[in-house]
Amino acid sequence: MAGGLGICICENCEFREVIFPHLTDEEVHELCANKSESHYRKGEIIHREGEEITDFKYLKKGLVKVFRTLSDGTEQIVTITRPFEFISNVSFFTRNSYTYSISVLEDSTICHVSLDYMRELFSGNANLAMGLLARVTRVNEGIITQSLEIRNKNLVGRVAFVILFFAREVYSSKVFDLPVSRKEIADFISMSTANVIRTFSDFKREGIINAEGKMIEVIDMEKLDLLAKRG
Amino acid sequence: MAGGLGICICENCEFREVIFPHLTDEEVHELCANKSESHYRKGEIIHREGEEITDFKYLKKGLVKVFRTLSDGTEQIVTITRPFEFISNVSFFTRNSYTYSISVLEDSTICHVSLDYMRELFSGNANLAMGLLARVTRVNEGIITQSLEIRNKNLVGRVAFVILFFAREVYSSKVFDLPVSRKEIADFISMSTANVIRTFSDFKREGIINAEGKMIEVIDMEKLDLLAKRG
DNA sequence: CGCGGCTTTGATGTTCATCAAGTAAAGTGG
DNA sequence: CCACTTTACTTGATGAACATCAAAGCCGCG
Repeated sequence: MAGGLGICICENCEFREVIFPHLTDEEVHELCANKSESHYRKGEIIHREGEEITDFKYLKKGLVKVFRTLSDGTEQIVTITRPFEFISNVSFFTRNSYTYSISVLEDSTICHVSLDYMRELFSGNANLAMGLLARVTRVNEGIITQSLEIRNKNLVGRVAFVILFFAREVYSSKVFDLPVSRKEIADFISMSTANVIRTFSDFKREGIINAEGKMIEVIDMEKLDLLAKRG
Repeated sequence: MAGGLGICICENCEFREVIFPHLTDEEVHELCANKSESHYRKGEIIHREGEEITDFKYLKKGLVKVFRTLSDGTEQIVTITRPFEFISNVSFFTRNSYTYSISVLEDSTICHVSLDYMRELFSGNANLAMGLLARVTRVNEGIITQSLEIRNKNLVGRVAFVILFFAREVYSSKVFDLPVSRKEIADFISMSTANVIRTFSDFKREGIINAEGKMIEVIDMEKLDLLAKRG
């Protein structure tokens, strides 16, 4: 990770409206003095579960995975998060240590503000707190529904779901490079790596997708949709 | 459902500290004038997914299940909620309609306050908003972790998990009456009804539990724990 | 008392994890 | 830059786990 400089350009930050819609220019200026920005590279760990929460963090650019490590050492992926979302969302304000670990899937930029300052900021601004409440709730609701969806599908449906997740929600494109390994997909949908790979091969053989290493191309979106809904 | 009278006794309500720890006596008095209390019987539906959110609701007494109905008409249980929690928690402040349905497992008392009044209350009280934020986050975090736990276990582990859930978190007793049918347990842990029943029978045969209809008695807690962790 | 829904158990086939063995790709040190 | 090591990927074969179907008993309710 490369250190943050904290240059105060938040007034013009394109994410200001998304994250802090209720702050005045003056308040944003003050916030800026207390924030810093960090860059992380693919593979780096932002924080581990159990570590003390010191900062409010949100993802400005990139892609990260939220995961937890099970007692047998394997990883379970909670969700994959795109920009504009807090990445400490699940634990924020509730605990003093993170519930889940976060690692970087694509080079990312994180903005962070000390928790103490955030608390102070919130104490004087109910609108800000309510806005955050709404956002946190929505993020959590998304994670819950995603988990229920996954639980409800069989192997084929889960793999179709993941491909559609990347094509629609992450990349908005039929062609994209997978930011995760086959094993990570398995960790995400709670299936074995071998069977995830087998299903990719099946989809390829049936002309539903094209796949060369990390490159994925969705050929038959309708079929994939059907498989995701059926399974 | 039996209608609410709204008698103003909130000042002495044993749940005041739990739900509204940051309100003064005066504020609670005003809140009271805007709240009402409803009683629901086992089997009644408090609200259905898709219905407009009009009230902030929390569970004062009883037991409810949060669920969603899938496209094929079957139910998937999101979680089972005990008193002191908001029951509209997942959707609150985010959407104008409920994401999940809620029905009553044991005769329940719900306190509800109009959403408009709640919003007003929050606008002027950042501490209240922050307190709610913390609570909502914690509830959601619990649901997420629960779902991940379930996904991670096999049939035996999931059934053991559910029995322990009721014994420890709901009833704090080794002997209790199941508030749900075998089918509902299946809907909760995403397994078939027949296999849930079969597993109950296995546990009974192995002397891990005793089960007569709805009555469940945990005999070997350690064994059950082991099965829940293994699977 | 009869109907429908819940419960139970057995039998059967499908789905899935696991093991194994081999190939490809990607990092590592000389 | 190449040899080496490790990690990711791929496919087949096998057995375990699970859903589904079917039949029968049970219970509550109109």
